[in-house]
Amino acid sequence: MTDAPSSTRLASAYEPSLVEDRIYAFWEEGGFFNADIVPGKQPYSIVMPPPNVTGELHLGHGLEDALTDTLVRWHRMQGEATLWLPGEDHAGIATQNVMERELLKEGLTRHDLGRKQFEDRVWKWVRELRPRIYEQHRKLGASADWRRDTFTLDPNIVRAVRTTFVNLYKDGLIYRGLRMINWCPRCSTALSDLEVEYAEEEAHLYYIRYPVVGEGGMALPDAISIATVRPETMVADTGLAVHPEDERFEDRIGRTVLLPIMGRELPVVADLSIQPQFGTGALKVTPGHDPLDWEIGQRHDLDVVVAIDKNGRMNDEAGPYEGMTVEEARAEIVRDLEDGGFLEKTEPYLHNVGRCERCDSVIEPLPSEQWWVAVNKEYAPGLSLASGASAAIRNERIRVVPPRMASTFLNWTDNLRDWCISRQLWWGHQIPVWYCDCGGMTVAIENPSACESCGSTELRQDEDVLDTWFSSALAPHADLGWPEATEDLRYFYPTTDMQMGYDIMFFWCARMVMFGLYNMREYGPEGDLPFRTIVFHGLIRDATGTKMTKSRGNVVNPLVVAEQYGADAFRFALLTMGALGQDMKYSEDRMVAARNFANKLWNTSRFVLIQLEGKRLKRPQADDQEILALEDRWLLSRLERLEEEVDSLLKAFQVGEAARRIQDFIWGELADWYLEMSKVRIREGDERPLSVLAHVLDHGLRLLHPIMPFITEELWGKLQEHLDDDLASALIVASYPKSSNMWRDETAEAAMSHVIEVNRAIRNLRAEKGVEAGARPKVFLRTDEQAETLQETKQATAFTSRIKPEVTTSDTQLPAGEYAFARVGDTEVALALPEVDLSAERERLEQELIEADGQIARLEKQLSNERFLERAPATVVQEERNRLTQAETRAVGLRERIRTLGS
RNA sequence: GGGCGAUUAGCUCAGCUGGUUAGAGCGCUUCGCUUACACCGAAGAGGCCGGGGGUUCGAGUCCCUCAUCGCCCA
Repeated sequence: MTDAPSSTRLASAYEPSLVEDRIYAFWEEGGFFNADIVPGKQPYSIVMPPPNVTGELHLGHGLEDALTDTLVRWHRMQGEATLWLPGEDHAGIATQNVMERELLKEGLTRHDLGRKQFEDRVWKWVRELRPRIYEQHRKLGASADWRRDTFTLDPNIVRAVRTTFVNLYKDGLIYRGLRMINWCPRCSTALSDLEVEYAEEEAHLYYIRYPVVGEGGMALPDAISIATVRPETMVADTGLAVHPEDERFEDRIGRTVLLPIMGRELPVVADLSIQPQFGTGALKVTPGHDPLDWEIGQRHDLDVVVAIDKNGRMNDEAGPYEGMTVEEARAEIVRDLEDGGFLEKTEPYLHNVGRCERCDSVIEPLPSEQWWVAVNKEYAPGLSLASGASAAIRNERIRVVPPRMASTFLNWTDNLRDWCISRQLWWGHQIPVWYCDCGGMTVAIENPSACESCGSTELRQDEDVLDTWFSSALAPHADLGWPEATEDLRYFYPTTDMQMGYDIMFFWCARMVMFGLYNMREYGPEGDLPFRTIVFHGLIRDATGTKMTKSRGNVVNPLVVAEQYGADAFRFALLTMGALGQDMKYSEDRMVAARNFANKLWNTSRFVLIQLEGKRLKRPQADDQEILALEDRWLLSRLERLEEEVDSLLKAFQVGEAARRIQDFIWGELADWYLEMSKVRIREGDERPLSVLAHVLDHGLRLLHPIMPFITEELWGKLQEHLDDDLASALIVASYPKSSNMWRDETAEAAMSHVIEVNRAIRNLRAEKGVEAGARPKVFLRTDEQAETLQETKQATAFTSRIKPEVTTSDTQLPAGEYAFARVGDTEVALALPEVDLSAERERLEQELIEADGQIARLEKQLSNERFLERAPATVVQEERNRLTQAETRAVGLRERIRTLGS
């Protein structure tokens, strides 16, 4: 104790900006984030969902960092070899779009630059942006292993992507084929089904007559009517379909109809997919412009005519409408149909329109030659990519949190269709396929020097790139070194947890499961999983519940908030804002509350540190139980209970609930009760509470550290020197508290809860009877069962409730006088009311009356001001009127009370 | 059309496998600068836990049903 270091005094309010950068640097210099392989140690690993490298972090990333960092720090403190692997995503379409917009400012298109130069420019930009992303994570306290930061276009990822592509191709799980795709005319690329968002829009249903062709090609007087929302596509019609059992059309099947305007003859076919009750029961078949029609066309061998080009304009197949936009052609065609007498009627109609997720353009379904992943094709007996993913979830080899999300996952993987993976972009993983004039195709991991079929060196690489999610899907194993069998891969894979917003469950999670199981299958049966637990969090919406988007301008910048309230408060607020998996509305009030909690923790610690100044104490020991006071035993028992709760909550990923419990303990039990009650004892030189405070604060900081890392590390650094114990060099690597059940004490908990209730009753009486704040009235606590307890805590009660307590038996007579009574269990509380000093009381009342009269005068003056009455909102005027009424009532009451006091 | 979620205090939300008097933050009312903290302390007001039915000794919690809002899939 003699050589104990002295502590420096803390500021009276927590100032995050003076702490955070310094503490983060301290962690990094200490190498605490570095995940190293320690044989025999339990590994814990988690891969960061890579944010778009050209974007900025939003609140969702903030929540992810808070959630993941909490898990990571918790595991690290439990002594596990902990790896948080960060990264950034090249985000094909998004990045290319932003880059093209930048170029446009210079009056350039990517075609002006050419592919190579365009890519160079994006790379240059990416190199500038990556550090900004790290910086953002750092500000939030992310304890990721930055040495391993991975960009989805890094050479090792390129190799992983190509290896996956080639293997899938060789297994027949990747093929090139002409199929119906979703084409975005603005982005000029194919999109997967997931990248198209459908919404109902107001449109029209056009009823068009197609004349039936008779024998010898002569038009008969009758016709078949069809209904369509896209009349402009009629120029590409190649058939007309009805249901085979629809009696209305029985005699038309097998004949032909005449396509209005174009004059082409179309066969009438019978197809089971036609719904007789929809529209007229007959469907014009346009295989070139509708996915369902495409399928009908395939079944009946109909021609495919494509009349809309990739820029969304009518081409030469559209005859007179060539060159028009789709909208122009629609108007023109409708007019021509009307003129020709083919338009029967038009009805308003709600129609599902697909739009590009990125740019909101209307998607054009087009037949196109693209690369596909055959998700339902078996690569081992009974095993396809989709079925494998389903099975992993269904058998609970992968745990889903919250569990209900599993059914959403399964609903998707159970009904999955082939995945279109080629994109007509320049930014991304270019498809590792080379074509030769001989017609041969070379699919290879390394750039080939010659054609596999003819040996020619004149090769052209496929110009398309892969869907960004194709590479993200490899993250857990590729980031760890696959396809090499690295030490990291063997040690840290399968990764332990994975965390993401449920909105990318299909985009990312499902595909990681599919590719992980496929690529890592030789590491099976348990080593193939990308992760053992997937945690889905909810989305943060704005205060009105609307999704935050750049275009709406309601995006909240996490760094601005974290700077304003502190990173710890930011994290705490996000984690406690709602329950896991549930969407939440952002509210700044939460940030304020969390900042206040940080300050409370700061000041609680400050008090403890001041008391410990110049001291170095041992923790309470097991055999101290006998000598510890009731409050001590209570607090230690409560702490252990908390440790047990937090442990089970964190195991269940209930981080928010854990955070709330820790806050309740620190504020409600440690600060509000124990600390106040300890003051009297400390003043009298009792060292027991100091040892308890030091120990409980130490554990409290440890418990809270994963959630609020900066402030806890800072405070722990100060506390360290006062604890005579074998401590870690930093809180970040100190052991996480585990309840040993050594201090559990039901008796102490029950007794203290009685003491607290008694104190509350006393204060309640004080307030109700209007006892002056400075007064110290006598209080009799008449009890039989709780006498010992109340006697022991008498001094504390005297101090915290500002009374003179006396503990007596229940049959003790009270001295003469006025009392206010309350009952708490076995205890009767009798608070002696002070004799009212009449002249003092009258003085007080008269003072109040002066105030009331002053208020009345002021309000009357304001309410007689006509400009005020005219210009102020009606509600404000009404409020002032109400205030006046209240003040008048109060004044009347006061006069009455003064009168009854007499003079 | 199928699936999921939400509905709890004025507002924003907790409430695990059903168990005394349903909690928090903010807001509101009334006190209080009691040397850790006014980013605070004390006391208080405020809730047929969306409606109806059921299971149970006991339901905010489980089952059925209806309503409203939202999301996902087709």
